[in-house]
Amino acid sequence: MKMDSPESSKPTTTNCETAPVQDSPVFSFISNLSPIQSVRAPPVTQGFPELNSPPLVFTSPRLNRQRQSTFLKRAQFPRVSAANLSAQGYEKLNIQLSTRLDVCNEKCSDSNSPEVDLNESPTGCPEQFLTDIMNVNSNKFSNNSTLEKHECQNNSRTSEQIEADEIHVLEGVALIEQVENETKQGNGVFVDHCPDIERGLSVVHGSTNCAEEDSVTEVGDSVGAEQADLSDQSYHLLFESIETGKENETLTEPFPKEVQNDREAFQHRGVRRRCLQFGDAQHKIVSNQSTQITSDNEGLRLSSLETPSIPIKIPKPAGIGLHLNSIVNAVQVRPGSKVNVRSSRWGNLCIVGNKSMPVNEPHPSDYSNSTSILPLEASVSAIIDDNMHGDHASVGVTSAMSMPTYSVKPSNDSIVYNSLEDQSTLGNKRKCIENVVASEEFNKSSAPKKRMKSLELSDGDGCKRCNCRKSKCLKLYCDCFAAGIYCADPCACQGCFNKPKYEDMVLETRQKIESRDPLAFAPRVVKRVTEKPSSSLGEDVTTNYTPSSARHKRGCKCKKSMCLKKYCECYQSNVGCSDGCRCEGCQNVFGRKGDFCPTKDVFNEEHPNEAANTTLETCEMTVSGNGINHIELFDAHNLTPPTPAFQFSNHGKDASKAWFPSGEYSQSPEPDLTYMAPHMISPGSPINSDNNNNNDDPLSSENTQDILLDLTSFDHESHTPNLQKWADNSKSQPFPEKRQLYPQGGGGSLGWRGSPNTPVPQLSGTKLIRDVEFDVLLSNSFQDETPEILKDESTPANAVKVCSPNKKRVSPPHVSRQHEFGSGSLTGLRTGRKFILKAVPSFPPLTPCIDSRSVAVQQKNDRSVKK
DNA sequence: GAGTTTGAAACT
DNA sequence: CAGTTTCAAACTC
Repeated sequence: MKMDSPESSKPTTTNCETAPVQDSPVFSFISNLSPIQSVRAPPVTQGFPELNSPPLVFTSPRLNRQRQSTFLKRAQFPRVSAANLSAQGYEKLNIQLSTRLDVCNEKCSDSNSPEVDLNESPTGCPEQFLTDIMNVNSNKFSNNSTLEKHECQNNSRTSEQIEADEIHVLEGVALIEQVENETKQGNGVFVDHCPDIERGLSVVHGSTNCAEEDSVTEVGDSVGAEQADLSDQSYHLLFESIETGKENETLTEPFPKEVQNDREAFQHRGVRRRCLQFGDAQHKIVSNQSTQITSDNEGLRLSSLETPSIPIKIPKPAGIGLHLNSIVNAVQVRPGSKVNVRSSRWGNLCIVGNKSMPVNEPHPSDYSNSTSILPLEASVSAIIDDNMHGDHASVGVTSAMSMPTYSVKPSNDSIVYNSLEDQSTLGNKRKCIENVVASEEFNKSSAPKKRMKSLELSDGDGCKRCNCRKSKCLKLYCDCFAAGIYCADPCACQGCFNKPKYEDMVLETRQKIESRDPLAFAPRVVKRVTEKPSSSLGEDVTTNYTPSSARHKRGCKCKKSMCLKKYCECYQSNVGCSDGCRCEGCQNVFGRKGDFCPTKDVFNEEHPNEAANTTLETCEMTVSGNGINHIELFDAHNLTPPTPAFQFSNHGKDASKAWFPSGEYSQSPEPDLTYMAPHMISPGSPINSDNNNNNDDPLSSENTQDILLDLTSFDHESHTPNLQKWADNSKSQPFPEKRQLYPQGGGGSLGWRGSPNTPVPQLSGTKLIRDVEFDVLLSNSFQDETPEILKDESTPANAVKVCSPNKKRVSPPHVSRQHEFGSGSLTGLRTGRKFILKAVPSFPPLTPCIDSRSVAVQQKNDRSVKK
């Protein structure tokens, strides 16, 4: 759809077909009278407002996605010239909308009634509702249409809300007008600060919205179908062309103009996105241009705002994904600015249909500044409080799964965006995606230079890029691909398809691989900690609080390297070999095969059920082998009474897999949570490193950032999760300051939240992490103390039944020996177990690819099965 | 930098 | 599941 000018897009009701109905006072009245809307779960509301009800979880990912898309959309006004419509103004308005959407969604989430959604969305589907908004944004670059849509949203709301919204709308209009005026005066922020965007804006392109439109159509809206189709066609043409050996440079020629525009749009889209999200600020900081968009009546400001203030480095949250492929960037923001940080994840949780997710298509220059990530899920919107005092700015972070709030320490670092983190699973190998400083010089690196840089990265800070030649970076051979990230500038790969512009293909390939091996993209190194049980238990289990207990999930098969070289993945990950390894002549210095079995008795292959709970154990999952990111389940012996930990019994199927928290290997659901954690904890995910961080920076890739999640040793008396810094002797270090980025429960769903009566444990320097799922699970557990599911002993059969919506296996933990840990723990564990079994399967897809309906169906089936 | 070695990934 | 091939990183010179 072409949008020559805002004027060309007259306000219509195309995207708001049901508007007339909802516009009717009767409808609004009825909506307001909806008794369901007021229905709340008191316990949840009181104790865990952030936990709230499942709807929050249900909506969160998509909401965020949509919101993210909204933000992205802002940057996608290809037809909007600076002279006609200020992107700023529109963006501003979008921010308002998105913000209000958030509010709206929260309200929706507050209600356990699906009817509310009906009220909110003309189609009864929240996604649809949001999609509509998106369509409006994408298809109608007209203020009026947006306003109209905005008003549409308000139809079912209270008069106060409507009134407030109207005010905001008016403000938005005023803002736009103002910005327009400013723009006419040559103050266009985008143009001034983001040359790429400027270019993008100059491109007359009608299908720029393809990606988003895809997602839109995915949820049933056909408004953007045309664009999506066009884009897809263009994309395929492009891809085919490239696949046939044509380089990008030669692509333009053979393609029709429209396709070329698409192609260009693909690039610019990403460029603009990035500019909006990261690059924008970066450009500004780099360019030192300080154009400020006046925000008359709002606290919200555009990300492009340049407020003379101390830059704040905000770690980007890790992406969300079972495979832990996430990227964390530190973004420098300023008070009063709103930073939309996106992280990505893909694969395990979401592959199908994720193409719709806008992707930060890396601009060549962007690659050096931040790592592209694969289709993503997590979006972080950080709002720096203008009024923040001291050294901390309150940053609200929202991700697909959470909206944590954490504090950020302003930094004077000149680095705008640093690296991201790849939470890949191979230690050094697939660990850090990229730690690149915003160096423009880097952008100019030539191929050899790239190669060099790649090597340097891999050698220097643990981050590396691939050098694939034949795999097109679409196989696990490719470290980037395996890590769930797009190849970037530092890569020296040839014929690479692991780029945002080939998102569809990437996803498709990834899906294919996952179909073969669901854990293909899962962390490969799992850490396990065997903790000394409490004295009360009377067990004298040798404390095995050692990170060395980490093991490669699959084990190696080395024959000649004796596991003493990096050929060995175990060795490379700095973990010892386990019985699961099939290596020959193992001499792994981190632990030889056969030597490792700190809890062998616990995970007795022959008696897995009995052994599982023999000792207080915790499982750690090393997201990235070299300490890039660790998600660990651990026991906080210092904080709470020992609690039975999860059992990672595999029922004796595979010793090597027994301790692996993966759903595939474990009968415990935690694995799933564990996998999820990285995504959930994105905001906190440490990681980030840039050249300035070096090794001194606790967050650098060289330093392990252990995010500790004690899902097992939840303090059930205080309803507080046990957290403890994992004393990794090899990476022992206090929780880095940046760890404070983890939500402290200030409304952030990422933060662990204890019961209303119990504050979240505040460990010095320790941030509590919680993922929404867990929140919900806990919520469920707290609400229902009699989990029937517990009555079902953990049996393989049960385990099989239980699976996450994303098809990840979620297995119930064994509770056979819970009694050994005391009734209190037992209760808690049961609760936890219950919630796991009950809630996890019920979870809506954490990814946009899974239709909530299917989940509902699955729930239904699960229920029927239980019966 | 080129060539070799190695073992994971992919394929059959 | 095992054997073979492909692949890219690790390694050596």
